[in-house]
Amino acid sequence: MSAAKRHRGQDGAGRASDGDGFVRSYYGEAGPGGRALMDEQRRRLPAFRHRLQLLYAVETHATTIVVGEPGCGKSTQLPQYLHEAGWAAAGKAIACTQPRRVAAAMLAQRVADEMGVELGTAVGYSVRFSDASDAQATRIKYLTDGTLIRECFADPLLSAYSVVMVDEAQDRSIATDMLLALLKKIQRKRRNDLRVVVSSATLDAERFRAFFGEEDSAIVSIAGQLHPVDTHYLAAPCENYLSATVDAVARIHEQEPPGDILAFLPGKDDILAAVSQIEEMAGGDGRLVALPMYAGLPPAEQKAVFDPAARGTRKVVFATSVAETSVTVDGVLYVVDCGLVKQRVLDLATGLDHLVTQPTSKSSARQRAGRAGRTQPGKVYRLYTREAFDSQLFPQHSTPEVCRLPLAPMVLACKALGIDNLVRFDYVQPPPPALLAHALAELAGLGALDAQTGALTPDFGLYLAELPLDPPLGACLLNSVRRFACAREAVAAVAMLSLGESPFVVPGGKRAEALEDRRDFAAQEGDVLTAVNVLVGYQDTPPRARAQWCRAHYLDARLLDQASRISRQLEAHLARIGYSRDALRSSCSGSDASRLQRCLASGLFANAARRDAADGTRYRMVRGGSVVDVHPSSVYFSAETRPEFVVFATAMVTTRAYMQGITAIDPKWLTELAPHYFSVS
DNA sequence: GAGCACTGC
Repeated sequence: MSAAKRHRGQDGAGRASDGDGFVRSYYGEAGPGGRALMDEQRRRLPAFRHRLQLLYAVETHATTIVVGEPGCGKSTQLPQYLHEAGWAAAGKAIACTQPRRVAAAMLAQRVADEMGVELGTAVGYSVRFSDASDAQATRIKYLTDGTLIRECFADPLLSAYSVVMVDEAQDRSIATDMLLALLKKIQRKRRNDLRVVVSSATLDAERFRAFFGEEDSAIVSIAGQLHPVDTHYLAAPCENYLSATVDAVARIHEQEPPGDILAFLPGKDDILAAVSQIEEMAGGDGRLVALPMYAGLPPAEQKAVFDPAARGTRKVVFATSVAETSVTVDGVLYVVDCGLVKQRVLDLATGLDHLVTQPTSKSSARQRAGRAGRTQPGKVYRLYTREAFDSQLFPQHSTPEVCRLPLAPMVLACKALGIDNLVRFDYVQPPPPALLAHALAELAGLGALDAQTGALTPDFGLYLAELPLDPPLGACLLNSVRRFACAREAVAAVAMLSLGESPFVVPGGKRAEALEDRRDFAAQEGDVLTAVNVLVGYQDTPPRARAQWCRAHYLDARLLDQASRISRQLEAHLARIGYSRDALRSSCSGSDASRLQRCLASGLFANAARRDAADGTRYRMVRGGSVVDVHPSSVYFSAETRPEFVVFATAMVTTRAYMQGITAIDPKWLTELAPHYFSVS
């Protein structure tokens, strides 16, 4: 074994930190016979037939766009072809980015197996909290696109790489789009030797080619491995997509040959309703087993969808759009697609995020249909009419994230990389100017940008860009060190808030006990101080006893472990910025909780709300006046009295505008902390 | 009075 530093932690805790355990060898310890079998399998992949064509395109063009369906082998084979052709000689490496961490780790493991090397040596990966790569030894490196953007901070020309392959570019996440734009800029400015490979689903190829320039790019299509999928439409629009979905599933079960069913629904509520309706309908004869699948489902329950159905039974999985790309259920022969998806969209008028249910794109519908043809010819039942699908009701592509989400994190990262003019930046697709303006105003309000020049403030904005946090939370953290002497609590607070979900679990049947236990942690100052109490309690418990401690207190151990890791990573960042040890140890524990509250208000002031005078339960935003309600997960939901003024971490409009991560504040602080934002009245 | 699509540094 070489001296490669395998699986080293990045969080400064001095121990291996890739405790996720999501990397497993596909082939185990392959003997010589195993290698031969693997080579044979490699040659059977559709990508192999295009090997020379791909290498020629990369040789002769700055950018190659590779189009291929899932399973064609592009993600595992192309980096190996490039490696075999010598692109990783001369000390350079080949990078392959993925939108998701698990995919990066799994692909690296698979390619390491195929090449017969140990993961973390010639083949490695690097994602948040888990770095199994070696600066000297690693020749093929899988990363998340966010990680590669971070690498640009230290190495703006990505001089460590000869080729960067951006996989799953059709994802059109902010990170993917931003990375593509950066790569083009790097190529044009200073590195005409850098090769870019963009790997995409069919329909987007021309957009990427247009972006990189017709003359400098080539498209290579890899014919797919998918089987034909027979598409059925409704003759007339359905009244109710939920009952139509359940009916379609029941009819398939009665009339069609054996084979599992995957049914797409927009959200958790629909999914749970569908599961219970099928259970009632099936009458417990066990011949049709219904399972839920959505991202928020606990991992143990998620695993159930991967178990093959027992003999003589058929499995139906009701899933959100996670099952479109992130999660693959094997053995599906029938897909039922209601044609709807939930998407987050920022409403610029109120500044609130909305979760809207809307028709899928045509690309998504095709992607969903393809899930039925992975192992043999399948069928898809679309619960809308052919005419509707052909109409503009179903857009060609989904709206990319840069056109619908808050852009402050992207703007901050661009500024840190020296891209000053975000309006004229060469985007894959330009965001609406108002969305950009909103982000610039937010960052200026936090003090990250100079309000006049728009430049990153050297002693604040630059640090904010370094932190792996949303800008308002990053601002809380920096201010805790610089102004409020409560770094310890602020680290815990922002780590818990950046989880984005409540650590409290409510087990069915023990609801009352769980809610009662929650009171032990509840702080009258609100959800964030409550979350701090929880994380401190977790960290004060010896590691060996933590699982039991979490069970006893109805807490999600996985989330708290995650928060612990985030807090260690944040401490490492703060130390690197150069804050003194004493400043990082500062605490308001036991003395003055209001320091932490003020600190939170210093980053979240734009999310200030006041209890409505007429309706004593609801709130209104201090700026703008939008009505916001206390989310049922908040400690204030069941409280007898609610504070008059609060700041919240997030608000999402679903059936109502619900705020989460609420902290009581004194209104005086708002004008003190953000005089530019609030006028005194 | 009653609930969040999906990612990532």
